[in-house]
Amino acid sequence: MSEATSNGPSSVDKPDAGGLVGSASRRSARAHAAILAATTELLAEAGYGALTIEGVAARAGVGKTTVYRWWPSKVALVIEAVSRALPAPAQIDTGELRHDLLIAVRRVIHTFARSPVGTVIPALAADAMSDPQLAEQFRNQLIRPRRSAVVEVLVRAAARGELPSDVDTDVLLDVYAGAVFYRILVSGEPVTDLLAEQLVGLLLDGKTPVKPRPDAPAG
Amino acid sequence: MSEATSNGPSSVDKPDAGGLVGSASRRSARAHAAILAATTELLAEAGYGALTIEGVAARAGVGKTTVYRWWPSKVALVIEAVSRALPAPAQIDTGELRHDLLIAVRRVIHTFARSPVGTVIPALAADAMSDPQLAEQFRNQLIRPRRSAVVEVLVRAAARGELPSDVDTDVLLDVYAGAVFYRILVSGEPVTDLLAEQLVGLLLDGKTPVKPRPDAPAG
Amino acid sequence: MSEATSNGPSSVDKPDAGGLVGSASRRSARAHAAILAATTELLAEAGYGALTIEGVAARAGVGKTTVYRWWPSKVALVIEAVSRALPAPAQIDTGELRHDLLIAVRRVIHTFARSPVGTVIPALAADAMSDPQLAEQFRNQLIRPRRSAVVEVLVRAAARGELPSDVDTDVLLDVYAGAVFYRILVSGEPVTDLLAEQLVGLLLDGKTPVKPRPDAPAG
Amino acid sequence: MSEATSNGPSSVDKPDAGGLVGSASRRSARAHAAILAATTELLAEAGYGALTIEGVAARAGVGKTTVYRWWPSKVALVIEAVSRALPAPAQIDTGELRHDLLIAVRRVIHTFARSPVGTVIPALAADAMSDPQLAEQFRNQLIRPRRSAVVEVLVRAAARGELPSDVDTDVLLDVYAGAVFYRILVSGEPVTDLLAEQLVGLLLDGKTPVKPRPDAPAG
DNA sequence: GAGTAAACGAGACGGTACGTCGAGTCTTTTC
DNA sequence: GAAAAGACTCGACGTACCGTCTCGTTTACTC
Repeated sequence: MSEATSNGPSSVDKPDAGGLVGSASRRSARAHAAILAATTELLAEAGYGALTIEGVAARAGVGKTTVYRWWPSKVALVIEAVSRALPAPAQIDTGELRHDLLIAVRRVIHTFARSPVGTVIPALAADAMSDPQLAEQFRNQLIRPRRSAVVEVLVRAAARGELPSDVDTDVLLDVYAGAVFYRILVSGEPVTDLLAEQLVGLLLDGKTPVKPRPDAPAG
Repeated sequence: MSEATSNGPSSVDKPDAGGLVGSASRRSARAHAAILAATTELLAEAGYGALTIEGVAARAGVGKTTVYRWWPSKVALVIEAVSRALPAPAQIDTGELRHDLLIAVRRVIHTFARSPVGTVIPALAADAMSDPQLAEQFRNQLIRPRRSAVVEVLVRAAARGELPSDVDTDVLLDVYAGAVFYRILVSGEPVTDLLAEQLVGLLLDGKTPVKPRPDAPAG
Repeated sequence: MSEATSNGPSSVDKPDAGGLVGSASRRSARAHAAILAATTELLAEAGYGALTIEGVAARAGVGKTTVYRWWPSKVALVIEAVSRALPAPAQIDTGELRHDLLIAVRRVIHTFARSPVGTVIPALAADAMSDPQLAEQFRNQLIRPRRSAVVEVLVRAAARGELPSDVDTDVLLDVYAGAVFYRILVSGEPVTDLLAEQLVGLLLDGKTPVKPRPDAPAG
Repeated sequence: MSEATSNGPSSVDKPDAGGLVGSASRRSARAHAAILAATTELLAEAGYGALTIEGVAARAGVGKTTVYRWWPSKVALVIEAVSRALPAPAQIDTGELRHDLLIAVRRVIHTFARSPVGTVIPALAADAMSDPQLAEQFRNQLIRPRRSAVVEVLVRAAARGELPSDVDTDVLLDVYAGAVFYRILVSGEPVTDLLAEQLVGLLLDGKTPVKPRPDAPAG
């Protein structure tokens, strides 16, 4: 909704807020924040499946009605809570494609596999897909902002001649993010930093991924 | 088959019972089959989220108890139903790696994006992940058999020298399956045959994926 | 007096409005009237049970707070609305006890059984009884004024020697009003003019009520 | 518990019960009884208005669903609970009309004004009247059985010549029951044994009710 | 070919959470 | 600066399924 996707906390409430967001949303401030905090906590503690609106309301010290007033469903609530809990999608620009891309892959790994709140994304995604509108919201709020940062990396690299000018950025992104995602959700293989390097090697150098030497230190 | 889900008291798999349900079968055969059929139908009609044990029992003309007798949970039931409804994981061996791999990718696309029952896999996976035992069962019954067929393809290719002998088959599989999976579940980009070709090109030739020429026919 | 239910927009607020509500009345007059009107309408349309403060506020185009400012509860609001909507308790004095009493009984019948707003009284009474203060208010505002008119009838009759000087007016009133009330609320027997005559006959002449001749025209 | 109060369980189910009521109702026995007992207790403790299905279920140690399975609404539940908790409508036959009627009036007084569970009847009646089907059930289960006993008294008296043969029993009943009911619910006058005598005097002798001598002991 | 024990259909059970409604309170905005 | 608007907390509503638990009632195997 209004909220300015990214949570630049200072810039949001400071100067006016009253003018923009207006009468409608201001009243809710306390409850609103408590609900999002409770959601984030419960997601981290028990996961997406165990999250109930009732539980959120109780933890937030709020009536269920108040939750439903602002979010139409569990999915919508979680999308917003996760989006705020995740680090804002910062720009990546080391000047070197290889390095930028490695950062991007590691970020994905961290989000999906390590951050307490990002690990609910697979379940959230599966749930959101059942309703096209929620699917759209899921992508707009959680996925696109983070994708954009990497698309910029690739576009810059293409401008520098490090990638073909007609590079299909979507496929490239889907390849590394998908590989990470799929490991976590489906194949169950471990997600390590080695994987990040294998993926970058494949994407930038066309290097077929090979198994690490058995005596090598674990990733 | 493998599962031995059933607690066949003494002679579980012994004689034959037709090979399929076998064991379980004092009188269960009919109910067993009806339940799986009902599950498959309901999955195709309304999706994973809308599936309830109660609905399955009703559709199968069976008591809820009978469902619970044979499957401990919705997840377990769906794993088996999907695994039976999906085409059996056939061997792939055209003699040519490029061709074999293209078939494999197309198969994944068909399973995840086209088959009425395969489309529930993302939601099923997300649900299964909450319990390590179910996650294991999910992988054993649905994922590994299909992965094996492709692993064999890669191993044969390595033996022929078309791939490094220490190729990391898991990463290779996760890359293309993940890309497809991620498109469906997360990024929402279309999943076309072009994607299959881009992925094979990347994996075998190291070709950076590029956008199709705009006047090219749609994938 | 009561009849000003409808909010003649100009005539209501203009001249003084200071008489009744006093200081409160700056903006209150309009809202006050609108609330009572909405209550009366909704009572007539849907009955006491279906009446909600929220509904009243909505119909009156007013916030809930405004309702609560002037009436502490649904019961209090309805008492006032009904008391205004009912015809004012006019004096009865035909000079003849029998006639006066018949008028009184018919009035009760009309109020409880026929008037769109009087029919809520049973439910209102039941609700009011749970709180002694509301019970008192209910009696003071709705019952006593109407009882008084009949008590006067009886007192005059006693003065004329048509009734014992120590007649127990309360019992007499409770007998005929109770019979009507009970028919409506409990026994469900029809409430007709015949009943009025039977009751008067019993009270004034000690005539045991008898069934009407079957061929007689319906009451 | 409650059960023995009214319909001695033996006399009700005696002949077979197992055969008749059969499979359908037998399962519920324990829960059924617990629910009715809880309802009766809560009615006595807090009254009709404060009774909630949720509260009943909790007190009975039962799921809400179980309550709703057997009773469609709070009204229906209370009708049955009250009907079981009230003393069964026993025959009255002292051989003397005056005496029989006095007993009848005192019974009504006791039911409506004294018994812990009978005092909810006014509120129950008001609630039941909003639905014709429940109104009918209310009358059939609570009112008619008790009325019948008195109708018999009157019919016998008429046969003995103590009342006109075409006495309107309904009016007679409504007069005394209504007077009692109305005192409790509306006029708020005290309900004493004196009232019973005044009513019998009026109905049988046509005696206008008079106030007790002021020095007489309180009723 | 009769007896018996399992698996069966049916569905009631105690529960949890749903999403909605309305009560009555408290805060913010408006006139 | 009082009145109106409306967001709030809370509790109950009636529903859907959960997973467990009797119930009789089939079968299909054993004897």
